[in-house]
This record gives sequence, structure tokens and C-alpha cells, in this order.
Amino acid sequence: MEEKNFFDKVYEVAQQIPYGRVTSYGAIAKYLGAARSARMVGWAMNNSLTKDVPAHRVVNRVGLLTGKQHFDGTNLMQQLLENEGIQVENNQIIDFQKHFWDPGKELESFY
DNA sequence: GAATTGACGTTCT
DNA sequence: AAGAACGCCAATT
Repeated sequence: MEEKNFFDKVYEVAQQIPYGRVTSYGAIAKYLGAARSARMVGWAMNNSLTKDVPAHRVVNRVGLLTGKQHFDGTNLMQQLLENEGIQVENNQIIDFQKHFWDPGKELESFY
């Protein structure tokens, strides 16, 4: 009953993404124990668009703003990332690995 | 109610 | 090594 669905878990992880950092769908999925459910993360983001989840900080594993087409504006997602100090060009994040935030790594490093 | 799609990533051939 | 197929869960048609 209290088992949260995959989606709910994704929301929580996405909300934990720090400012100026980005992550990938696969990273979140892997953190939840379902590396092959990366697609579901994307679906969750689609639902999270109406929530307080910074979906603009989540991109695919190449750092490509694949879901930018789901945002209102055309470059809204890109502008949000640039606003946080992340360099984006051609819908792709520059130094993606540099701004990468792995939940299964950063969070576990706390303890 | 069943079949298909969907912000991806891994695994097999 | 490169390309194709599969897998995951939920929502939509």
C-alpha cells in the first residue's frame, strides 16, 4: 500500500537534483533498480511537467535535450539550463559529465 | 478490454 | 565494431 510507484520515486529523485546539476534518465532508473526502465523516467517527467519537478535538469545519457520539445517554449529547456550556468549548444549539454549528478553515487557518498 | 506508444538504455546478433 | 531488437511500466487511443 505504501509502496510508491516507479513514477513517484522518480519525482523524489528529480526534486533532489541540486542547482546547476543535471542527470540522465538511465541514472535515475538505475538508482531505482531498473536500469532498463529509463523510458518510464521520461514518462514520469511528462507527468512531472505539471508538478514541482525540474524536468529541465534531466536529459538522456548523451546530454541531449531530447524532451525539450515537451516544454512550452522551443528553447525553454535550454534557457533554463543556461540560466543555471550550464552551457548548452545545439540542444546538447557541454561538459555534460562535468555537470552530471548521479543519485546512486552522490547520495550514497553522503554516508 | 486490447494493442500501441512513449523525454531511453541495455543486450543480443 | 555496428546495427537491430528487447525490456520496462504506465498512459493513451
